[in-house]
Amino acid sequence: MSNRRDAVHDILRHSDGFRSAQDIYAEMRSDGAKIGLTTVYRALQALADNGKVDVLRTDDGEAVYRACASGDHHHHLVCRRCGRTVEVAGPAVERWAETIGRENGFSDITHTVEVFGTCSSCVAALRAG
Amino acid sequence: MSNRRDAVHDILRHSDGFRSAQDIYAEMRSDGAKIGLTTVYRALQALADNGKVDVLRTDDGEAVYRACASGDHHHHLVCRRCGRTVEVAGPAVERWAETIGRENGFSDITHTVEVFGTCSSCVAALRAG
DNA sequence: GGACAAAATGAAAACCGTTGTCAAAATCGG
DNA sequence: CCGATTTTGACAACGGTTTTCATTTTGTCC
Repeated sequence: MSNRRDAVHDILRHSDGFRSAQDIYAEMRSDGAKIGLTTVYRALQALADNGKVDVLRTDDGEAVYRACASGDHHHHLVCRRCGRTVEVAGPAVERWAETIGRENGFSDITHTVEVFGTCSSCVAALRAG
Repeated sequence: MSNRRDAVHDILRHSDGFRSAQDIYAEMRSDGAKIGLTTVYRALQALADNGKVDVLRTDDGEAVYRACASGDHHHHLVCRRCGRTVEVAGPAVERWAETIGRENGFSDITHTVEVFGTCSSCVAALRAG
């Protein structure tokens, strides 16, 4: 229904890693799009609610978004330098979380797992740099 | 050296789960302590820098702190209702993260893992309603 | 003790990402 | 077309955190 929402979604689909709302807004504006920051936030919220994009928080509390290929439960391997992100599955981790929870008498167990590293191109760039 | 820093550290050591800066500040004030919010923030920052407390971000971006028993690398099983937290080790997860990273050509691998659930007392409380 | 330098403190302002407000504009239904 | 509903976006408000800066406390050397 919403043209703007799709535009925001498009930006994310063409992006490799996680992007912030302000970041997306800046790109759209510099591309000549007429959109307000509020609308970007609303679009991202809606997309996140519908499970169309994944959200996570950076260390400094900023929310960042990514359109993930898989709708299923998965985790991320994120390059801490360029932001490039790979979706990874971890059945072993899922089981581990479940077990740890039960062993301690917890129910309704969920978990967050993110892996960070420096990707090979960034290692090369750093070596050259 | 700093009396205030120790006071903040004490609050955390007597707390079960993760606490926010404002939360700690409120408790100290209601206990009659003469301390400013700024100082609480500075104390927490210093404690985090020295590895005396663990920090993580809530879903809404607030920073929360906890004085952990173990200085070694560990993760947390947190009750999403009462905040009670258990420190858990996960050698399998450490290895998994490392492997996933290497397989994708990433180096310098780190990770964040948190497990959430509802603890047994909270399940009981909810049942009693 | 006293004096001076360095560090710690806290009230208030600044910051920054995010959310709410509300009137104007676009879209929908009939 | 016309009124009703939804979407939009400029702007203000919000809340957690950080900075500023003047004051107080602490440490040190005599």
